[in-house]
Amino acid sequence: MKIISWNVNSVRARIENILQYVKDANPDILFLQEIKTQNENFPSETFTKSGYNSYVFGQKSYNGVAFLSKSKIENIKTDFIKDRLNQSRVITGEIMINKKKTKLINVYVPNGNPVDTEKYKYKKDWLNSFLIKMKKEIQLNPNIIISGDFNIIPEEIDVYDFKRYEDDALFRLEIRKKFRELINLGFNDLYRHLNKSKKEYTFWDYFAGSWQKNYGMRIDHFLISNNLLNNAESININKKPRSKVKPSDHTPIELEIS
DNA sequence: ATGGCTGAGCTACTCAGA
Repeated sequence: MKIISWNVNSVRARIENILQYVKDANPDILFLQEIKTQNENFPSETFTKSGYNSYVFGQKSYNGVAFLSKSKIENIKTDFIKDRLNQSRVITGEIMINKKKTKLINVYVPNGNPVDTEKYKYKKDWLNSFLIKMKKEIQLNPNIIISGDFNIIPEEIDVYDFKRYEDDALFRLEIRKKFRELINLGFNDLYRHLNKSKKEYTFWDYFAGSWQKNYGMRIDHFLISNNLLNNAESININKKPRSKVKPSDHTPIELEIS
């Protein structure tokens, strides 16, 4: 089974790129983040024609997450955590993976910049709420896949110049510690688990020629619970969509699991 | 390198992203 996660930076502005990518990559399930639209304006009919069901948690202008799936996803919920600002950042569901009932958690974690502002506090509080919920969740079900845009650079190796990001909300030590806490509940950052020293990124800024200079960062992740780790076969960061005309600033990460 | 570029909402310009 192929499960892919992609921050598309607007589903409507990106629709042609997304349709082409879905045709080429042929995922069973696609986790989308930053759809930037309300549910009623999500192009569900367009995806139906491509063979996908849509499960959408949108809002006007900003944020928003969704699943596209060839098969039905059960038990869809959008109230996984209480979001203090009522932003649409998490959608969850359940599927079967090799007879294991598996929870899918699609996340768009707050950015948090600039640091030492209300935005930064919101990110910290958000991550704390998410951690508390995950502690309970992993005890209810040992089979969990969390994926999406975490807005966290886990380690120095995961950004082109870590010194420039030491006081940035994506790389501050106290934020990276939250990511580490999450891993320590019983998860694996699958990309780093399978690639101990590889330097690859999932995001490049639009400006200053960041893409051309490979000034990127790895902030989109697949976290696989320990009980599912042996089911995971491969993970790939697919840079092609970032090289297209009118690209998202993020590129997809592709998981094979069975 | 606190700038640069892109999208939404709206029609002039702000907010947000990372």
